[in-house]
Amino acid sequence: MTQSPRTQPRPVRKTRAGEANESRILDAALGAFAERGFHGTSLADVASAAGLSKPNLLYYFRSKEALYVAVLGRTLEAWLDPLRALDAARDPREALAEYVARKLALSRDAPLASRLFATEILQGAPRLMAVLEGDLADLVASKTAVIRRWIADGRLAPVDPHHLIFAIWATTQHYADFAVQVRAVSGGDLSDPEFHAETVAAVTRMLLEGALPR
Amino acid sequence: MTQSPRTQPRPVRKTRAGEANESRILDAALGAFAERGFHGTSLADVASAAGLSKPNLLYYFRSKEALYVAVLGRTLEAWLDPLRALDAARDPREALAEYVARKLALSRDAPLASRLFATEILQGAPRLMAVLEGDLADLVASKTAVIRRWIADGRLAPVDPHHLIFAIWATTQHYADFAVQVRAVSGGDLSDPEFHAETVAAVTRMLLEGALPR
DNA sequence: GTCTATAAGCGGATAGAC
DNA sequence: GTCTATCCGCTTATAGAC
Repeated sequence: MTQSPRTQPRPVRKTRAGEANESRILDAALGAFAERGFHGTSLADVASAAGLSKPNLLYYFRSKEALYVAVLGRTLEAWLDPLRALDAARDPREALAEYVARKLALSRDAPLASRLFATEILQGAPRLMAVLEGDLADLVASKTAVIRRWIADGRLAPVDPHHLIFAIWATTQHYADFAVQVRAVSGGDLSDPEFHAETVAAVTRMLLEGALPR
Repeated sequence: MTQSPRTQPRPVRKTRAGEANESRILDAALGAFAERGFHGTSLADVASAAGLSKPNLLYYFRSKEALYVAVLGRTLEAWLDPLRALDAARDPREALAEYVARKLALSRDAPLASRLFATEILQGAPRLMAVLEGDLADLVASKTAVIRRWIADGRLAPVDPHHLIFAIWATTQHYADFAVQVRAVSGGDLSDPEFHAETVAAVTRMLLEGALPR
């Protein structure tokens, strides 16, 4: 499932130029929607950022809503990917550390996607509810089983699996979603390699070892 | 500083009825802005939710922007409060546990305020930047000193103070800001006392003790 | 203080030429 | 496929009576 369902048909792209346009539109739309939200973004913004006219944009996507859904759909897979990779067969310390590292890499490399999803979920996820209750819930259910197994084997402390996953999501996405606050308060930014490395180390350490002395 | 600066003067409230109206408007506006964002909210929405006409609303607040800033200002203190209460004199385990508990209580009792700030910061904090770089940065600086002292005394593991604070903010606010996702994935909601208690215990445990067996 | 009426402008979407 | 011109509804804000 690489595309979200579309309510209305839309021209199938045939030419190289058409595909390139569609891609440029989606990039421009991601930036606009992530920074100003659905209602704060006008089609004129997106069209000019993508370098074409408003009616031409609407030739590629039949409505603002359809464009928004397409942007969400395109970024969805990258969003779900790191959790899919959480590997039951590995040592929990390594597997969880790698999950944190992948999520933080995503916060650094795709902060706009993170903010887009954050905004959507903050507002009640009207267009993502089906995914949250479907694919995401299923995926999380399978991963909580992995965590429970680790706990049963004594390789992980008896932490609630759901809350562990929430804690990883929250701490890692924080650096993308609240980047301006992080910067205002600490001066750091994930785009700075040094700060990124410190963040990976600090977040991994806190989640795995905790803040109290051992 | 209980009010944010206002660019334009506005009628000073004199009567009981006037104050009550102003308060009802701010409540209605908080709900609307938190759920649909600044641009997704119309003054007609707010006016009808507050039980008065649109022009009458604009008698109390001279513009939509002024209303939005007033809502932000009114909720700001409650937002900063728990961190102010983080007490250097106490045992770090107890002080941090209480901070987590207070933040989670706020996520349960004032989720709309949490979502309002989250949306604002996500979009670059255009109207809060001064606070983030001023009061908040100062407050955080004083609290990182507390944490550093605890570490120097060997009462806390050598975690980076900024990242510890970010981790607490992220994990606690997650349950308000991403409540629909939490519910979709785990079925829980902070308004359920049992889930709230579990959450306090799980988050505190993870941050203090970590996920690995001790 | 509160209302009805209305001005003024923006933004999504379409018509239709090229 | 791409554009110019345009329609039309919605929204902020004001005028002015009560």
